[in-house]
Amino acid sequence: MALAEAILVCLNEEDLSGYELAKRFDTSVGFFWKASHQQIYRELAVLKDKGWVAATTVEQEGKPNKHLFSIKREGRQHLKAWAIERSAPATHKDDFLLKLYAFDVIDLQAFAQELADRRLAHQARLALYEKILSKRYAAPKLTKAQTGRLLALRGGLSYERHWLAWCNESLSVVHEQLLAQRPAKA
Amino acid sequence: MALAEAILVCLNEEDLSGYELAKRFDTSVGFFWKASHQQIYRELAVLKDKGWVAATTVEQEGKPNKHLFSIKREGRQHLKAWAIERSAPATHKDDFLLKLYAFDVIDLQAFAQELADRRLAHQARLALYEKILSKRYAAPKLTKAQTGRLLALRGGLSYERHWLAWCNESLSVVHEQLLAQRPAKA
DNA sequence: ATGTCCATGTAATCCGTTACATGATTAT
DNA sequence: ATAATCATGTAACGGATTACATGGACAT
Repeated sequence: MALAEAILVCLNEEDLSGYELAKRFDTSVGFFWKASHQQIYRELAVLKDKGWVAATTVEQEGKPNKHLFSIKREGRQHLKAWAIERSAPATHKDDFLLKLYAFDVIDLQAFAQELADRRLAHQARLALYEKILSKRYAAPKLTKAQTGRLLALRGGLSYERHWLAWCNESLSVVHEQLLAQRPAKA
Repeated sequence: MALAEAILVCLNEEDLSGYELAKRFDTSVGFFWKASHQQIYRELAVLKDKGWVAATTVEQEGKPNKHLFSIKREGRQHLKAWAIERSAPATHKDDFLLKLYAFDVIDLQAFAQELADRRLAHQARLALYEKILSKRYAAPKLTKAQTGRLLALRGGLSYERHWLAWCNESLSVVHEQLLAQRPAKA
């Protein structure tokens, strides 16, 4: 389990509230780790119990108060120790690709539609990553922390390009299949 | 949840025991869906209760008996209905990539080692997929079911190539960092 | 002797998802 | 008016992981 560590790496950058953390898990860190706000609030309580993070309440006007969390020395030590250990192999779970294994059973029209939507989603993600690349990593000299995040971003860019290309190829294959199924029906 | 469907697509191909299914989840289907034998045995019991699969006991000599499972008409109907619905977005979880977000805190030597191991793993996977491609999909005319699995395989090939390239690039960046950290220490 | 493969399961625990709950502010 | 954003949580449930348990066959 690495939810704890995913939270700690965020707090290592800057102090954040549970709500703000939840937003990070929709974008940056969320590329490798998904988590809902409920999970995050629960985990923050655990981390506080362990003494890895500290909490302070920030009073705000016109908005609810925030509980700001910051990483403690113990938390940083834990991160270091965790990073030395071998990571568990990545888990992939994708229902959509599973459908390819039942290709002779499924409705190809619906599949093609979903594939087209995925293509758009990968395109959008790719555009977002390219924007981040040009806005945040254009400087000639990067800090160590930035170097790490740039490597992650490059992984993301390459990942999106690969799936985008795959979607394009696969769409043409599926369309061929659809034509072959109903020859000259118009 | 798509463990049920992951099992059903396997049984749609051929009858299998829980043990044999578990092995599929280490290779073919396992590319999109990971599951342990414990999960599989439990889920098979549920599927049998629902009437989507049937079980028969096969007596064997010198080996324990098998419980062979086969998909029923109701199971195939369920697969069809499931495939029309939109899939949940894929979940990615990778502790290793998370480490990139704590690049200024972690031990780069250990990270480089792990990265090198990942490179080898991607290389091995790629070689495996290339072998499957040439052995099983060399025929000029493929069945519909084969076409689906070929698309999945192409996804896998492209995926491994992309991560392999990323590992190579990243290794050189990490090695540069290591040299910069200890300038002329030999 | 030691380990891996075949083959199946139970039990406990932990993690993740869904649903419920509140309430003010700001934008359309 | 309606919806989205900010901000926090609880409760119930369901899914996934880890540990435990068994036992013969076969290879090194």
